[in-house]
Amino acid sequence: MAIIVDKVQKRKDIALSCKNIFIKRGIKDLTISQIAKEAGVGKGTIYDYFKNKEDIVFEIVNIMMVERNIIKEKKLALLTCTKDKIKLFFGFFYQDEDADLREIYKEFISISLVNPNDEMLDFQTACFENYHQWFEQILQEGIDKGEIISESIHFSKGLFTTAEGLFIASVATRAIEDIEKELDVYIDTLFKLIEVKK
Amino acid sequence: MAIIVDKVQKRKDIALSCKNIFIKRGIKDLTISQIAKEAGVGKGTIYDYFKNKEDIVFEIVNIMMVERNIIKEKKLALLTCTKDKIKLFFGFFYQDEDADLREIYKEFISISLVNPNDEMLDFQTACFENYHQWFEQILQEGIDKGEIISESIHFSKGLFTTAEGLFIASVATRAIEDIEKELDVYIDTLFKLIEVKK
DNA sequence: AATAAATGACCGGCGGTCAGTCATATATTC
DNA sequence: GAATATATGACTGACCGCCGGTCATTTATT
Repeated sequence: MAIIVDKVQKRKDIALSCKNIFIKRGIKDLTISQIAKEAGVGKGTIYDYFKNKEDIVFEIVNIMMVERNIIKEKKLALLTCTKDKIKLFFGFFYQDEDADLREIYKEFISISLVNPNDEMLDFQTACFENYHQWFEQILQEGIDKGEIISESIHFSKGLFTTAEGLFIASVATRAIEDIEKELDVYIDTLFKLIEVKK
Repeated sequence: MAIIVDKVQKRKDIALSCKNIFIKRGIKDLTISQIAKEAGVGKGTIYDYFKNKEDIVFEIVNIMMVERNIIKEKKLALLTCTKDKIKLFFGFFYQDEDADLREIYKEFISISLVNPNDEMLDFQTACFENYHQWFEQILQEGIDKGEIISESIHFSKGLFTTAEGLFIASVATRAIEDIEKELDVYIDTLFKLIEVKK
């Protein structure tokens, strides 16, 4: 026969080996040749594993997002306070440990807005629904514990989209200086309304 | 000595004359040559009035956004109910009359996320602050009229970013089928909390 | 020998430039 | 004030360098 490589794994390997250069320079300033050189493969090889440059970003986001979700899920299990749980998620938008992912995520959103393909849409949908369920669960637990009122459950989508919108605004405008503070204000105001008065 | 054209006006004219083709085909599928042909000018002329393709999108958004704000501000003056005022704004994200602007706005956000230049940042910042003030005013009027509680004022930024985040999600995922309904749920839930109980 | 994997020269086409052309307002001449 | 010359901004498209993507060929493995 001949050599059989693990196509899935090699795709990941190539993506990871040029992860940092993508984060540093962004998709616009990178050529396929540079990416191939960085990954230590020929230019043609890139096209054996990826549809195009955007597809590489997709793979990087995919890997990093899955990795992050595992970490966050573990951290989530340690928390009991509803507000803290939500803030753990919101940390994505300002914490240092997520800075790299944010950078790539930004590129990915940019691509998704104008060149979405089916796989990207599926992935984004899965992410969205994952976070939605996550929030729903967090809120439901808070409701069951009597921490917050039952109507709070309707905010499960809103919480996610608020944070995402704020993130977009923080990147695309100069109007958001401190996204952590803004999110805190929002969540504190909201919690004053949904917390069960004792 | 020679003909002097109104550079500002001509920039607008070129932008407007290829507005529809941008909306229909998007920035990725258009070449400068095609754009120039559509606008009825030479390729070189495009570069006398625009930095690059992205800059044309910027001009189109700029024109359409200013136009829209004037219309909406007039409509706003006719409304008295706080909720209706907010919904008027949210209409941007689902109403047919704003469909074209949404299409271009999407392209613009995509550009802003990865290739922002100073003018774009300034513009986006101005838009954001404009809408922020708008919401602040709407909420303050509601508070002054005793319709909603005074803490509501803290949602002035959150309302905008929630809608923007939902819009991004509706474009980038399959998770949002009916953005109008989602926004209604959000706003109704919120209003149940901030409305002054009678 | 057979075959999967990897390669990089090559191609078409793009964004962006710039030397040259055109059109007209102004200056000059009578 | 008509005719002519001149200066200059507006406009153009052929051209250049470079990039994304392809594919005939080479390499590696069994």
